[in-house]
Amino acid sequence: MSDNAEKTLLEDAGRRIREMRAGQGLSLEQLARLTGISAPALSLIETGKRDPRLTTLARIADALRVPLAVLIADEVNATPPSSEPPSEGYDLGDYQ
Amino acid sequence: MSDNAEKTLLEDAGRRIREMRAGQGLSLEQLARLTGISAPALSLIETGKRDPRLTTLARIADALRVPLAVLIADEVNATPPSSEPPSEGYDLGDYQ
DNA sequence: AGTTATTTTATCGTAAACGGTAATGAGCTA
DNA sequence: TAGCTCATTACCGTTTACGATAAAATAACT
Repeated sequence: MSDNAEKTLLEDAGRRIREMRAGQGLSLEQLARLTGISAPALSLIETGKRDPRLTTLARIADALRVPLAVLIADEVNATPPSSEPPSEGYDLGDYQ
Repeated sequence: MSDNAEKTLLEDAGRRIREMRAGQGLSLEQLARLTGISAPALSLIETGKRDPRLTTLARIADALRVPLAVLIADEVNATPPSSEPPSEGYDLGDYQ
């Protein structure tokens, strides 16, 4: 994964968060209270300047009432499966 | 978002990563070389003991050649009610 | 113009995510 | 038994996410 791909990944995720928040008429301060994430931190995430943790993204998705996958949706076919989806037929359930 | 919800979120994501990796016959060491993430770090992520950053998850998804959204467990990726066998494509529902 | 709301940026602690390495454990085969 | 592979855990250093706060910039509205 290239450095630029990671940059646009963060920028895209941030843009989606901002669109969702603005679409619901929320300010950064309001979303901060809903998520427990400070407004400055949210600003950095929305502008793609911070690499958030998974649970941080989940708290944002939760507050915005959208599925987490929506915030990180890369093109759902980023890697075109040649003939079979690579997620087919994994059944190693008890790895504990 | 409750503390336990975050715990199961990390555990579910880790379980999916492990399923994908095992389904492709990769060892932690091999995935470590593919992702640039150390094997101990991958082990912690797969066992739900570490809260990975977004770009870390993206590098794993990239190496496993699956969309990033697949690694995230929420209602969108949950098994659809019926009408279609699961694990046939990466359905994102109404959200593109 | 001015005034408020909102966002961005900066700085300072703390906590945690990383890589690297080494040690440990678990399973498996000869 | 030993030897091997893989995964887990425990350190240590570095980097970075995060909260808190303040300040600066921007936006919006009068």
